[in-house]
Amino acid sequence: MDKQEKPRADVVSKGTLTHAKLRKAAAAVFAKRGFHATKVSDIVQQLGVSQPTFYNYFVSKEAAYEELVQEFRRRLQALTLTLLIAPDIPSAEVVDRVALSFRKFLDFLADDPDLTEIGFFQPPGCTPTKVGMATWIATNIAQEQQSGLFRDEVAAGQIGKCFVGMIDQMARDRPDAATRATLAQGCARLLCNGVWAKPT
Amino acid sequence: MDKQEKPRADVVSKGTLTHAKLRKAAAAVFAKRGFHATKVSDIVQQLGVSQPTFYNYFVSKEAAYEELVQEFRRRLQALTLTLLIAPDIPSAEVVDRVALSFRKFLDFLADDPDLTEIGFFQPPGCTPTKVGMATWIATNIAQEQQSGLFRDEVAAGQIGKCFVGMIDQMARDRPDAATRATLAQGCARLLCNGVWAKPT
Amino acid sequence: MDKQEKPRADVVSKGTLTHAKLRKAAAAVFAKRGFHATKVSDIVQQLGVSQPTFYNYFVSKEAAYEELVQEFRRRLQALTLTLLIAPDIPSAEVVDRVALSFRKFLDFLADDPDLTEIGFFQPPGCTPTKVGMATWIATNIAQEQQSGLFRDEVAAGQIGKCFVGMIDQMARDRPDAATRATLAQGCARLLCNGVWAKPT
Amino acid sequence: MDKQEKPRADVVSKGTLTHAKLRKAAAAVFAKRGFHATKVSDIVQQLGVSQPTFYNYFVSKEAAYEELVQEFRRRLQALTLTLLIAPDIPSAEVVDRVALSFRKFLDFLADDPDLTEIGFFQPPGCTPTKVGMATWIATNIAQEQQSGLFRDEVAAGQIGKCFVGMIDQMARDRPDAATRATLAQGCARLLCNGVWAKPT
DNA sequence: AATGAATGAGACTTCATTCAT
DNA sequence: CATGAATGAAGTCTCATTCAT
Repeated sequence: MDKQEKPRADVVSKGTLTHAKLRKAAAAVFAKRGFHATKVSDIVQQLGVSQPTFYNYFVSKEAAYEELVQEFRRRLQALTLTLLIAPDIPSAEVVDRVALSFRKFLDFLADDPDLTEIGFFQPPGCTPTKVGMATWIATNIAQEQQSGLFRDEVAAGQIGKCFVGMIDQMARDRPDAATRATLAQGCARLLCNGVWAKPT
Repeated sequence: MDKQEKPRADVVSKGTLTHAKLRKAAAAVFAKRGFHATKVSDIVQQLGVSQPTFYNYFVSKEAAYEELVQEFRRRLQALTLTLLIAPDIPSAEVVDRVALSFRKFLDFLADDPDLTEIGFFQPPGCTPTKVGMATWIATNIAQEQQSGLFRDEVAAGQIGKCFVGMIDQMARDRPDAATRATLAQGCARLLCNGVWAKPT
Repeated sequence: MDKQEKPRADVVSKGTLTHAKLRKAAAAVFAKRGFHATKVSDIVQQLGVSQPTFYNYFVSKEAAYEELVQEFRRRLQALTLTLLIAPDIPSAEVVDRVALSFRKFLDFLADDPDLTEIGFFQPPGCTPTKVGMATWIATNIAQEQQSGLFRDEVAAGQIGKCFVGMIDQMARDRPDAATRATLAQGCARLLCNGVWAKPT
Repeated sequence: MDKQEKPRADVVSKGTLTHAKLRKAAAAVFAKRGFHATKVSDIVQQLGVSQPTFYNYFVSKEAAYEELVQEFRRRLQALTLTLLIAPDIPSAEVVDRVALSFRKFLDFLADDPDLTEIGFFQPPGCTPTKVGMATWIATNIAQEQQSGLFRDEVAAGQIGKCFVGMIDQMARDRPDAATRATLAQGCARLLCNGVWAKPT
């Protein structure tokens, strides 16, 4: 049989594999220790490769960190863009739809905890990430205000920030899936209806 | 002879003064650079004193940082305890009263920016600070729910966290006094009434 | 079958070609940066070949350098041997003949600037090269002294060294051909007649 | 007795002493191995101090090297300026006077061999040093040509370079004092009278 | 109360070189 | 003949911390 002896195109090359593994290991250690306290030696030891190998794939420790942050932001933005609420949604479903948005964010942040830690919780990357996220959400909210779904008593920009702040606090202690659903409901109610027991 | 050989209580001794100056300098540098990126040499250079002097007043770089964090938390808790809303408040004033709470927090965070940066924004101290703050606020809210001021549809703990998250996002870009007042109003409306344009 | 399986002598094999290219590339980088500051990766990048290829042709970075130095010295010695001045030269032509020698050296050093840099200017190779060159020249001069062409007031060895020193300084800033001719004339006059305006 | 307990002004402080010792040790190792092959650890080991101590006194390895090169050049220039030949020198003494100049240079280069190695023989510092030296000497020679001491058949600049080249070659193998005197005589004769046995 | 001087420990990064293909 | 991938060994430099004065 003359089966191919050369690597096939659909098989990732060894280098690509190593790069991916290094990224994962780096994410784990960065997430656990933070950028400064992370040693390159920690990262490579997890894989059993040498330190120079790390520098074959990343130009520096900082570049590796940045690569992870960027990856996180890219994914986060992609998610946000899918969460605009259609203007013709039945009134009875609004709160649930908002809850769904909260839940999608919480699920996203729970999906890759290491990357979340690096891109969303740790400085110095976290601040720009949240600023961006607040902006993207505010864009959605502004449209939803224009479509009459939300009141415009509070500026869309501020609502976006509040949204992010709520997500931030909810996600911090890594709730499980069930808890995330509950929290999303609570946030949606708070955001939609407020908490004041207005006298009728 | 009644010569004073001991420092009198009402006269700050040279040491106490140096200690205070070092704390201030340390706060400035820690706030600007973060814990890891701050060098003890940076701190002492600001004052023109030597490095051993630093170690006369702090057992370590970490201890100095911790001292600042603790100071911040003490002040923050003291503030929170003053912000419980009386049960007999007239309904018309509730939103304003909540806005006042938000504003007090924002003003507090603006008062000593370096300490705020260290105790509220920078890891690793920021997380416990916010957990504590959320708890204290939740305690207030639980009482306010019991007094019938707020609905208990959403758990007090969660509302506390949302409150903290909102504060966090509002304070991040250091708004001036006027902006803080506006933001506080917006947050209060959002928290009390929500943003949904409910059909009547 | 008379198929050629071995490379024919009149066809440069691929390997020989690569070797030559590598030598040239190595010379360029060594000349520019010096031995220590030259990285093997720099050399191979110029050719677009891989680092192991370098080690197919040179046993080490040092060996490659040494090969170049030796090459330079071989050529230099060959030149020197051609420059003995015949004893029966007409007196009127002596200075010009000496100038010719200077010029031949300067032209030689200008011919392959990279190799010159490596073999003549850079340590550690430059010192033995010059010692050798001074010796070869001194041999010529000793004969020229014996033939009565030159006075023997100054030892041939010392004159040889002075000759080398003059060449060294003249060649250092890579004069063009015209300048080299002028410099050679000047050196010849200096060496033959001195510069002192002796009172008559 | 109340003899002083504080360091007196006329006693060099410990730091200054360490700095001086480090300079000497650095000069020794740099001279022996060259810049690139010299390890900071080699330098400090000679003194029995730690590596950080080195960095208390020099901003980098390179800065230390540069400091030594500058020191050498300063001294060399100072020497050169003293060697201009007075125009009214008796004709009989000219060659001896030129020999004296050669000898002063050779003695200078022999005085601190480590510094000489670094500033005069090793690249990359050696080239600028010699260029400077040639220029300073050429300035002297130009004046000596104007005063009629030397012919101006050969340009002062070129004579300066030849002078430097001769010195360079003479100094290279570290002649002892007696040899230096002899060599200086030889160089002076060569430079003043040339070596050609001109037919009368 | 304060400091000049020193250092232990260790981080990041580089580079010549090799192995398996 | 050529190379993608990997590494051992080392080097420069940093920084919190201490000792003796």
